Amino acid sequence: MAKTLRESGKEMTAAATARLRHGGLRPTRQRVELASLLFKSCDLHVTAESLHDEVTGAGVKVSLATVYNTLHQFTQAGLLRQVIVDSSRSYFDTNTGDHQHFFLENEGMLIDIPGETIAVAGVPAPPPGLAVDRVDVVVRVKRA
Amino acid sequence: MAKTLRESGKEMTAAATARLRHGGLRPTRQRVELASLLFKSCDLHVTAESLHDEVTGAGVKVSLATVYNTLHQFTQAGLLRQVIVDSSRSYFDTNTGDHQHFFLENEGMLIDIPGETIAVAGVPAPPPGLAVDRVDVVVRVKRA
DNA sequence: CTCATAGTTTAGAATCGTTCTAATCCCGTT
DNA sequence: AACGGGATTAGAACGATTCTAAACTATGAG
Repeated sequence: MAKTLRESGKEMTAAATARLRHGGLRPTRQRVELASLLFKSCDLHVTAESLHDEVTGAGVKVSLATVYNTLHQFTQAGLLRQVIVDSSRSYFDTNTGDHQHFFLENEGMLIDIPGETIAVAGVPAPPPGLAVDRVDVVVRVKRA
Repeated sequence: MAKTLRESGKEMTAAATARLRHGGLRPTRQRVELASLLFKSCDLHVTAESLHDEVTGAGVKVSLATVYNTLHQFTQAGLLRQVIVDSSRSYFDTNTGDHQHFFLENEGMLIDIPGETIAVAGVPAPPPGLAVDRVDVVVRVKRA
């Protein structure tokens, strides 16, 4: 029924707004709409372009510049995590917890690997004056 | 003495030429000069720009386009390995063996971690139809 | 409720690394 | 020395991203 739809839409909006406020970001129309799309499902991987296409396809009007701004702001607020697997595109992951990735080189697609799955041992101490920020593991896979 | 220098230069050129021939690449002036520079020392990390600057600074005339072409050809020939740690630049590593990297995010600099140092366990089977190409570990470090 | 203000959005220009194009050059063979 | 095909090059083109400056809007004060 229409009511249920409308209500779930409102809940999403409310949730998105709360998330934004928590991250210190003003809940503008654009940010709320992008957040709703992004956090609707878990483990979503987007590029600026793909997110812009998706949001535009949903009939929402947001400029590409705003998508870029928003992705960076969300990342800084800890709502997203940037994944570096391709030297020409930036990917953003809605899963900000400890986990790793498969990267399908043929398709330019990411698949999450849960955090406990892979164990990395023997990481040496970083050079003096530096601290480990993160240990990224990327399992690059190709057509067999 | 001048003789020693000249001789070592010749040796480098000869070594570079052999390396190129082995990789199925015609030893042109530019390729030999780039190879000499790259394989003079071990564990060198360059970007197209940095290599172009270095070779130009050494008084050698090579176009940026050729540096790009050469880096890709060397990579395809197995003489170099491309390292993806930054979404805006490509790095190339003269160490093509099994090893990992520290990436100093503040400086945009790479440091090799020998292959045996880090152990990665529990890499799951890739999705059907795909094969693991490589498992990359990047230890991202920042100013403490 | 209205206003002022500071933060946001936007179109379009600009930038950056990289690739492409088409003309010229040169390595290896004849 | 001449030839033929790969290699090099300058400059244009490209795609992703960032910048700019003007228009807009959320928010708190009055």
